[in-house]
Amino acid sequence: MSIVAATALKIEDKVCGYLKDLNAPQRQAVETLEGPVLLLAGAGTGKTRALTTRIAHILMLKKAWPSQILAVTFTNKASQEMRERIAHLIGNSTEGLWLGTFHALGVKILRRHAELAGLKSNFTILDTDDQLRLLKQILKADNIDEKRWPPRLLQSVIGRWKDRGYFPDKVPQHELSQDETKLTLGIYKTYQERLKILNAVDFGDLLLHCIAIFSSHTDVLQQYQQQFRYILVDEYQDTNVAQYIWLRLLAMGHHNICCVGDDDQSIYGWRGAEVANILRFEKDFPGATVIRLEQNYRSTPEILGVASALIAHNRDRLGKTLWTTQEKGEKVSLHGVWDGEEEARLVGDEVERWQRTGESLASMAVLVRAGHQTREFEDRFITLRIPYRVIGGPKFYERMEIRDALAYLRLVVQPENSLSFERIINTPRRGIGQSTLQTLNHFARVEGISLVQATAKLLETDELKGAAWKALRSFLTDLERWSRQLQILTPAELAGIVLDESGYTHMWQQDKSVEAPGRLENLKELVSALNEFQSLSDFLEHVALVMENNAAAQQEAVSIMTLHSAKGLEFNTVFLAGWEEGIFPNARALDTVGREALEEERRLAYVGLTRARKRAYICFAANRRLHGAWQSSLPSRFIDELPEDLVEEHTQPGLFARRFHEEEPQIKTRLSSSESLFSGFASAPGAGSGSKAGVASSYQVDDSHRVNDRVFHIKFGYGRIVEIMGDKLEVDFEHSGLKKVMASFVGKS
DNA sequence: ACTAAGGCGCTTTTT
DNA sequence: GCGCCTTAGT
Repeated sequence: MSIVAATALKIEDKVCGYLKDLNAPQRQAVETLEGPVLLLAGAGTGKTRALTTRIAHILMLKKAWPSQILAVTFTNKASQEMRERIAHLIGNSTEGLWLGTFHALGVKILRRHAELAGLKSNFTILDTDDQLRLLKQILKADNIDEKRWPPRLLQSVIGRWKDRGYFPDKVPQHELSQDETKLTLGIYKTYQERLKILNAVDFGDLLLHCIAIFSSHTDVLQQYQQQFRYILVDEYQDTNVAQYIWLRLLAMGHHNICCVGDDDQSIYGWRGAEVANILRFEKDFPGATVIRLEQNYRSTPEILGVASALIAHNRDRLGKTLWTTQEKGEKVSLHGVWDGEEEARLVGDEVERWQRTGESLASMAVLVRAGHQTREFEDRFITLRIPYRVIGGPKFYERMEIRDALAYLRLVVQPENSLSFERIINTPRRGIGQSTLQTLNHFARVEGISLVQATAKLLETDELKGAAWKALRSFLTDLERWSRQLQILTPAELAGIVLDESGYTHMWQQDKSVEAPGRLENLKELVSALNEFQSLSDFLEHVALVMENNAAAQQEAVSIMTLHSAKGLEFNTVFLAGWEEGIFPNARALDTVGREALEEERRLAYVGLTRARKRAYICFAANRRLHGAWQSSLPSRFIDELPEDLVEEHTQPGLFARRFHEEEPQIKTRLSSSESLFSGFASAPGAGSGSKAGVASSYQVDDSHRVNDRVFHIKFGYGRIVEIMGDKLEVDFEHSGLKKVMASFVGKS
């Protein structure tokens, strides 16, 4: 004991710097090294600091070697940031540390034991595009109607099964009550078989194969259990069941698992995240220490007060009370406006106003519920010449030209990669159409060989006709030549040659569209990125998992993004737009039975609010054009949940008779006297411009609707008109069934 | 095999 | 209102 204390003291001399900077619970989180720890860290309470310091502390105390620490994050960005901060803390490189995303760490383990999963260790990782192509292939081969079995739906069902840790043989009976799900399971089985043949895995497989190996080969599991003396997990509220099982298996050795999370920021339920994982932690890991980080270093008391009041409407919370020592600041600013255009105008004006007072554009952000809402703000910012950037658009590696280029390179490295072959065999056009491809596919499947092999064999027969034969032969010759150059040339050189000789670069040079120059630019960027890699396969390995977002980071620009992509970020000024029933909370969430979906929306609102350091704006509009049609909307129920004393309302008088929303029976009666809702309609600013005439006309008997028209209602979603009764409609909604609604609340689809 | 026109559907995102 | 995907026509 005394020796331990002595060592600790000695080390303390060196490290006291980083411990001194922590508050009491943070320090407890860093120093409670033995046994399970749940760190409930509210927004802006310094959880990353606690986590990184904890790792540094373990290393400084020599409790473990870097290779004995497993630290898991969700995104590459997060793991990169952690790596940098740890390196900074310990003043040393973080080499050997098992720090990465679930998937990256899964790959690392799986490559070592691939054969136990029936794979070769050079297996490829499919992206969602490849997955979809593979599923379509299976449907076609089995003659299954794509209309009845939409590939995207299958993809998501299979994905959800994988999230919960089910390989085809593990899908529980109660999930298969209907014939439909049984057929889906059949497709799932075929899909897995095809993956094995292709020596490929999808993202879900990376963990599932690990789990399967751990379960059937206890020696392998034990090896890892012994190795990882300390396990740390970031964003634990976002883990799905598969990730949870994976973690639990690994943690059973030393039980030193530290999970950091915030149940109030769980916003990924729809992609399989289980808040239950964090709610259950103490049961799963008996003897767990629960530490709460509640001191917020980010926001004003007003912002925290509003956010806390809002999230208090959720049940099933572990419960935290955020507090701050910051001085009073501005109240949250609430703006009801006429329509979406005016909302954008307001935000634009406020951005300029704050800019004049010296705020940088980069410290401001517009947060919206869904991607399409960014458009109105972009338009406005362009008009005002305010630099902006939309975060979360299509990423570098998701662009068509990059995927095509990668498919070429993959094919050079692994000629058996049939999905890549299929992707680029007719890009650029080589006269290889559906029928030729079908012949090749059929032959390959019957023979159990790859498409390249099948092509080679068929070239020796008379199966292929003139043009196709020629094109395929020349393609195979090219491919062989490129493969031979693999050893001789650098990856960048080879990539340049492949893209040129295949005619791919030429194809875009010929292309007259506006995107073409940008695409060529991207291809150049890809080739130059290759310079940093020893071999092409190294690069492909890297790119499969760590395809970083190389968005040219403009310095001075307002950010526009969805609430989801805002998680983890912070800004001085935050504009929360579109707080209307049906938009936020979303129509789909309102449609879903049970309170879970709505509570996730509310958590999203909480995430949005807590991004703000100095001030937050909340905006809502009375009218909005959605899917091309104008419709009226009601203020979000979340607005009713804001504490009045911390909010300053700037809604134009008369625009909304009052903030309200009630259940639909009341809506119906109330709206039959629609004037009361928009008493200020005639004089409302912006009403003059003719583009909004559609709203005005909807107060009269609206003859624009026809029985059987497909319509969209902001609250009930999509449906078909059954009957028209003056200014009211009876609509059969896809999810909610028959409802009587006001014509003015319905948009044509 | 390619192109042009019509239909449909439409949250959120990472790996 | 828009983009994607399927289909029909040449």
